Amino acid sequence: MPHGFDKLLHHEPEAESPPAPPRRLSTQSRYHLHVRQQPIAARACGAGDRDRRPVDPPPIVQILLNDFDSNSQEDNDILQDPRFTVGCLLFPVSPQSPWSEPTESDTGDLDQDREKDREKDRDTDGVARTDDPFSTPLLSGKAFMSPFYVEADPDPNSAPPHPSSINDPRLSSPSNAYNHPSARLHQPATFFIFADLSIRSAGLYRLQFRLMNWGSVEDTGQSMPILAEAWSDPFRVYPAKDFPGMRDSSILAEGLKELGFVELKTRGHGKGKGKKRR
DNA sequence: TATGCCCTCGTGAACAGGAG
DNA sequence: CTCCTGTTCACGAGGGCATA
Repeated sequence: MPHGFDKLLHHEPEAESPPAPPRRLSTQSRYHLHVRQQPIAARACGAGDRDRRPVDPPPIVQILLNDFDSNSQEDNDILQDPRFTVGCLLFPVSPQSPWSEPTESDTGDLDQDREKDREKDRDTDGVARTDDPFSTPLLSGKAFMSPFYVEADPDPNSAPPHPSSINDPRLSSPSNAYNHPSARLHQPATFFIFADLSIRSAGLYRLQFRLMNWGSVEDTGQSMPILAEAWSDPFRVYPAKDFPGMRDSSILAEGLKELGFVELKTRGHGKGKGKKRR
């Protein structure tokens, strides 16, 4: 396991340890994470490994680059870098907490002061932490995913534009030609698809995604820096009886499966597996 | 009440048989 | 021989029940 992963998997509460490099978000990073497909619901799967109930729909995270230039070989190489990894952490949300409000999940830009307040809240709100080393982890399945690169976004209508460092509102306006879906039709994209995430207990949760590159560890021998972070919207995990059922797959999920991400299970539109017959 | 297990549904894959 | 169509099998997914 690369240096730094162990801290991410078993990291301690902030209050008990000084900020370690793996928890520091690089402020000069060009990288952004965008939660392309938000988790909406899940069925609690219990403590065992036999009963796996994946989060529905599977969260899909996309890398965005500041001032991305599709004509730049360097930028394209970055998107195709196989050493990127996105780790996923699960945090319970208390219904009374303002923390449950959806905030920066679309931008991935975290206000550090507010984040510190949240960390404090999480340590004092009495809600079980998924990263508590003395409790059973709530999240099971593949919490770390490798990148899945596609040369053309399978769902350009929902594709976010890459952020621009130029603060010209015209550039970010929907009428701008660059931001038009047709302009993003053949734009490459790198996704991290969490198709095998399941949660053991019912409740309200959010997922935190952290972008890392273990290539930087090989080069420096230091702990792994976090290049970007993003939060999912709050979603509910239902007890077996109350689970409303799986939703049909999105256009994006269908497209990614067709492009070769076979681990992604799709449902609806005449696809999906069924059951044994008598 | 939570959780593990069982049953059923529905589809894809594999295969066989017939038509051209 | 190839292609098309129908049938059968295997399996993952989802719902619901039994039990601790």
